[in-house]
Amino acid sequence: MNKKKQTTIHDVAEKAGVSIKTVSRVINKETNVRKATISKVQSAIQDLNYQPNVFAQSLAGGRTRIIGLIYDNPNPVYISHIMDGVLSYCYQMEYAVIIHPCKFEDRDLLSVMSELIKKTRLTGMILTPPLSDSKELLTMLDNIEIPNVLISPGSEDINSNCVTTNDYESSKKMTQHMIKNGHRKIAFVKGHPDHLAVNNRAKGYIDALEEGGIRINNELIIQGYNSYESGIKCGKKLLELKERPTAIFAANDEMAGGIIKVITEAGMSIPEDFSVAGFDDTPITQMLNPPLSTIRQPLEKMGEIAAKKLIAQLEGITVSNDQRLESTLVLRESINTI
Amino acid sequence: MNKKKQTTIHDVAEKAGVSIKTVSRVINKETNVRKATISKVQSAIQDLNYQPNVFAQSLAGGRTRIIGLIYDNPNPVYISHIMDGVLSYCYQMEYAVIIHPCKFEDRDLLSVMSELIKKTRLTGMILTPPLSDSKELLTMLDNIEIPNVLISPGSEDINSNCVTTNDYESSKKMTQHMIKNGHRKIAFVKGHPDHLAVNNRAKGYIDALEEGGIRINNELIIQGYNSYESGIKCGKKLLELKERPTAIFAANDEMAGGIIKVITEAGMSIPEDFSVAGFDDTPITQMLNPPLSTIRQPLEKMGEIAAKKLIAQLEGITVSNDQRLESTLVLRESINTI
DNA sequence: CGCTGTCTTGACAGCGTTGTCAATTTATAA
DNA sequence: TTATAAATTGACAACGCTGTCAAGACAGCG
Repeated sequence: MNKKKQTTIHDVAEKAGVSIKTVSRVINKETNVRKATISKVQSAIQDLNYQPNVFAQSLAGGRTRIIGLIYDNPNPVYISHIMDGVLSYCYQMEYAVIIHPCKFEDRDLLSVMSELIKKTRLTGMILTPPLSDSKELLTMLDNIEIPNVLISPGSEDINSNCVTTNDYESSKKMTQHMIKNGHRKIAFVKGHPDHLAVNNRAKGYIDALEEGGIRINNELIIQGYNSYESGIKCGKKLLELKERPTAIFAANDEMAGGIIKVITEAGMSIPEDFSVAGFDDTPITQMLNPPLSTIRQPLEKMGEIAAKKLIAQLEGITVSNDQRLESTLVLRESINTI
Repeated sequence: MNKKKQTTIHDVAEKAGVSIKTVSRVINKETNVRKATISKVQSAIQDLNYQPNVFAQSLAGGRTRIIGLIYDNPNPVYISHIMDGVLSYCYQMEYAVIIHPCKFEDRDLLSVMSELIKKTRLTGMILTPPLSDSKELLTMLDNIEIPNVLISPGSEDINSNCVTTNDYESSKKMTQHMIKNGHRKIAFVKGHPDHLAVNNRAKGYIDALEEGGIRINNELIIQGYNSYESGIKCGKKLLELKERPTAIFAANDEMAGGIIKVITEAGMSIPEDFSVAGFDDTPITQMLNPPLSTIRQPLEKMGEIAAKKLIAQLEGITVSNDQRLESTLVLRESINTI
């Protein structure tokens, strides 16, 4: 099949005039190798354009340099940005990434996952929301000792590594922005109850109101389910209210899109009749009419940090946890001053 | 690191009362194994819940069951659907997929790719547009004997395996639909010139006009570059025309979005003043106002077929090429009768 | 200078498979 | 029935690397 023989560790060893074990030491950055030896070996590696055989490494060493990235996400844009960050860091670190879509709702989720792990022999996992909220899954991973990093879990557990942004602060800021623009009756459309992280968004909204001295009106807080259709339903509910809001803050862009649709169809316009804001800065936001104010998360960076934390865990390195990932307000024309 | 010993081929062999070689034969579906032996071995595999060690397999066998999926796509939705199809088929066939974003424009593309291949030892590749149009890349892959499958290449080469849909026919149908609705001055916004596949879309448009007995007006055919911004520019150009079109067909949804934006901002509306159609059925299309008529490609299926063809090539199986993948018109409210 | 302890290096046995080739069993033909 | 061909099985050596352990080199000390 593959006739052309690869250059092996033996070739390098011979060229450098050392034993294969020493070459192995250099490759794996083990300690106790003389500086001079290291450079001899390294130049031999360079000269021969040698690339260790990962299969042999895994077989002999018992550890695999493969991690999994699993998701169940109706929003390909979200996942694809996360993925970009994960992939680029992992490629650089010479880790392979197994990407695996799955279903949060699936009753067999656990067995699907353990089969995946067994089949692919991955040694670590990155979980995206809402999977990062599955207690059972996390327990299982801990039981079979698969290190993992959670992206935007609902609650930051003590013993889990996770990557989050300041959803709370940015939602608060967005709400404050609305208040600053004269809005007092601000509605909030909550995200899917399974996605715990989204709760922080509601909390930011509430705290902003309270700090602004505005009474919380529970009629103005409604439960959405993340989809465009859900946004349409919620929009209709809001329009039916006796006392309508002047501004609507939706926990994601899709729902904001649905709300805009309903408002427009009812013959009203944005931002004249209603101010609207979303969350996520998906590509649609700029194409909506008017362009939607929203919040952008540093998704690619989040993916990168997740990978970095996971690999650090796998290699037993401790990594500083201080990195603060900031979401940013993207203010466009959908918010009016009244 | 990983203390718990895995069940190996030896365990299976012992349990089934045969040699490891025979187990290996069963696993690899080799010929010349007695039926009875096969089932003995298979039930031993079942009982022990045995999973062959892919690293040992790759090391001993020299072939790797890893394929690459590479892309350079500004549209995450497109890629993610393709990916879903590829991943699910490959998982089922026990192939690993290395997903790798890269830059079509990159002058080092070739070396980046060969490094990727060498590092990951993948044995086959799926190329998405516009990478599937890179002659140099294809030549390189052929030289180093990496089987490949192209998704929607501009021109179907004789000796390349590829997966396409009927872009031509569906564009023609969309144009015919516009003609049927009374439109005579129909503009077409072409896609990025690097994406050859998109040319077929223009061809479908032209042929529909000709067959409809409508003179081709080159003023109405303008060059876009796939982005929303490009759509805005093209939209402006079209509005400046002395003789404006009544319908505009854009080679993708983003550009259609830009066009809609320009029209709306100019105080006109859709479909009253202009009918508009896009291509791709990205999620934005239903959120636009009005919802955009567009064309949906069976992307997931395309990914699946691509994987199937590639794996067939790798395993030396011939696969029937007759599968016809049909794009479908998605008619929404953006096209008017005049 | 010799002794001890620490660095540095290497020999060699696996890791769990598949490939090769030879041995054994079974089918086929005479 | 026997000879021969074909089908079926197994023994064993790779595959390219890391882990283990022991040997050699070297420094520091009295």
